[in-house]
Amino acid sequence: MQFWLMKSEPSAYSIHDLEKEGTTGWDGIRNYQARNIMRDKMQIGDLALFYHSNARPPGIVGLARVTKKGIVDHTQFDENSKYFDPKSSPDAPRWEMVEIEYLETFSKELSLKTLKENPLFENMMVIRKGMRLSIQPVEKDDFIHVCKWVESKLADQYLEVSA
DNA sequence: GCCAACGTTGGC
DNA sequence: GCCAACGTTGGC
Repeated sequence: MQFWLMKSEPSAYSIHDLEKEGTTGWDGIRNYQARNIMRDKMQIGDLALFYHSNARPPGIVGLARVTKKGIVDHTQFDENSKYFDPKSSPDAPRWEMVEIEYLETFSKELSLKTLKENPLFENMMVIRKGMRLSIQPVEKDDFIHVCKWVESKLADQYLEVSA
């Protein structure tokens, strides 16, 4: 099992939207590095920290799990979508995505400020200057640190399954 | 809304 | 294949 951090602007799609929907295709990713992670690295059952970017405050707010992979992101063909990509074609889709499932909204939000201040999180990619990759790998130890800090109610049982 | 830090594009 | 120009991200 692997661990990830996935960023979303809450004004576009928040953890509460995911809670309402249950599952969602992680569409709109137009960065090759992030796409490659979804395409080549993520596996069904992987756990992801849900991060609110461009928020007040920005930070980790919840937990999700990868439920499907290898899905074509159809917004790339939709001329009315802000994610439309004129260079992609249905024959050779450029953008693919995973589907994630809602697991939990943490009762405590772990803000970026705290992530930066607490040495427990000093190894995490998200606090690095200039880091804007919207899907990032997270080390298992760091994942556990985060889940403990936010007093996650569900992380333990999913970690047990993988052990 | 600003703007620094990145990533992508396209001319050459 | 370089790199300037442009576009985007995302904290502040």
